Amino acid sequence: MHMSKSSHTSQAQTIKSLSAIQSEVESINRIALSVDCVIFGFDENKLKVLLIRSDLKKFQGKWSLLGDLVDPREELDEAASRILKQRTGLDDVYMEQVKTFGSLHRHPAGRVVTVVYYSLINIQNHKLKILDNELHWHDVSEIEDLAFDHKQILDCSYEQLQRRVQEHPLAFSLLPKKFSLRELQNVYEAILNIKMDRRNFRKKFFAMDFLVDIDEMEQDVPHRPGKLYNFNYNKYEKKKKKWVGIDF
Amino acid sequence: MHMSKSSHTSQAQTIKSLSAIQSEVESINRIALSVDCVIFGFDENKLKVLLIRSDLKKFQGKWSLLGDLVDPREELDEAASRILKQRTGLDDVYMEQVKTFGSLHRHPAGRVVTVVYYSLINIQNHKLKILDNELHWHDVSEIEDLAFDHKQILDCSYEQLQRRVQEHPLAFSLLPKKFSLRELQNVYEAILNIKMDRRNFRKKFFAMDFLVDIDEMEQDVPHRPGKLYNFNYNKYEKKKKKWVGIDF
DNA sequence: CATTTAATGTGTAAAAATAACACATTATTC
DNA sequence: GAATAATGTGTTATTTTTACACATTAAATG
Repeated sequence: MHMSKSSHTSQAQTIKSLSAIQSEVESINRIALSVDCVIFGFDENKLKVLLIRSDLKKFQGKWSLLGDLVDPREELDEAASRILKQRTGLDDVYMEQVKTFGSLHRHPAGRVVTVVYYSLINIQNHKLKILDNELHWHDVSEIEDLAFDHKQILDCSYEQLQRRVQEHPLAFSLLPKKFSLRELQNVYEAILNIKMDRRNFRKKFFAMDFLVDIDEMEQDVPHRPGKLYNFNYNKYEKKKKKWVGIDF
Repeated sequence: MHMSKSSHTSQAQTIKSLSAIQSEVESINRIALSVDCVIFGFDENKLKVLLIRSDLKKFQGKWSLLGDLVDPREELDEAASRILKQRTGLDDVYMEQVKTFGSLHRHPAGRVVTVVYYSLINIQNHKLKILDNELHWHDVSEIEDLAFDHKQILDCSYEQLQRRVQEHPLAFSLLPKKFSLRELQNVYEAILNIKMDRRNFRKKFFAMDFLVDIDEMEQDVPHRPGKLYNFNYNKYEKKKKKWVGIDF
């Protein structure tokens, strides 16, 4: 940022000392900053999001995203990780900043600007840990209304997920380390809300060569078991787009 | 945001009154919030960005993005518009939020979290207005170093522009209302830093039918003049992607 | 143990999109 | 009026995407 509040109308600028800037920063009203996490999971062939019962009277009965105020001595990413860790017990989760929401009246307690992250976790691993009564996994497709502007935030995050999952191998983060191709396809179908052709899907993924056949089969399925695979992140390298997919 | 700072360790949550939350917001240290604008333009067949000489001693001689602190009573988008208006005299410019940067030590004056926007303007229209000596249009490709973390911010914004311009008709915002197809192609080539085949390019844009032939020709060009077109935003509607372009 | 069930696993051909490529035309400049 | 420097245009080859059907396998059932 170029601090110009006091000088942007005068053509002749002076070089400021750091302390001058500092007092400028001090003197301006600061703003409460929060981080909200849109935590996506995948279960029962559906895309889920982890919500908490709102603790605000105004939104009693409504669900909300998981968030917290950012400590001034804390990185934004760290704040997001902290919230995730507190709620799910998980470190080391795929996470991406989505957008910052700052409408004047989005929070009844006053101006609170919130930086939104989404993260993708494998529900299977963590089912046991989420005992908190106030937390619940909701079907993304069935959410109609949330506290604050959280429905809007969820919609925005979901759209970003839909875009990103088509360009990057994120879907694996929603699955256990070992997964069948059918499970992988289910993830895509759930996120993108479409049906895909099984043969074309398999062809596509085998063509990229980062699926590792681990020579194991599904267990305890009531039908012919499928092969299990790992995703090998090492083999993954972003392809350069040829020229331009102008494709509005 | 779900305010949980004081309660996230206790399983039993209580519904809080608004005033309880308010005091929570009050009591927490707030953070200085700024908006930075990455203002792109197009001139001399090159993608340009508008920079200002840093007014910080620490960064003397370096250039920086245009930004300002956000007033607590001001919307984020409005802050971005305000900065743009102050510097370029322009309202009503294409603008998009990019990302929020909040590294602890990104600003020497203390913690300043900044929400970044990029905008696309048509330089031709505004050349006259930018008289400010401290402002200059730089070739994006030639920028090596900026004040603060602004190089990183610029890189991130530029990458977002490259992605977005392939999926949405943004490029028109960098051109005058009347433009030739060659100019349009030049914009794409500059942004994406590639050469394209003229015939295929034209084919692609005529296939989408939002180019309006206004039956005028270029003037004052030292060669055969090309036809001029308008872009018709009304005719533009985002195509639904068929299924999924899984294309990592 | 034979049958049913519900999935997995596999290849080819048609259609669509993309990429490569050359020459006649036009206004300007000299 | 000759040279210049660009515009404007169509076809073919290649690649990518889509559509589509049947044999196989393990588990469950009676």
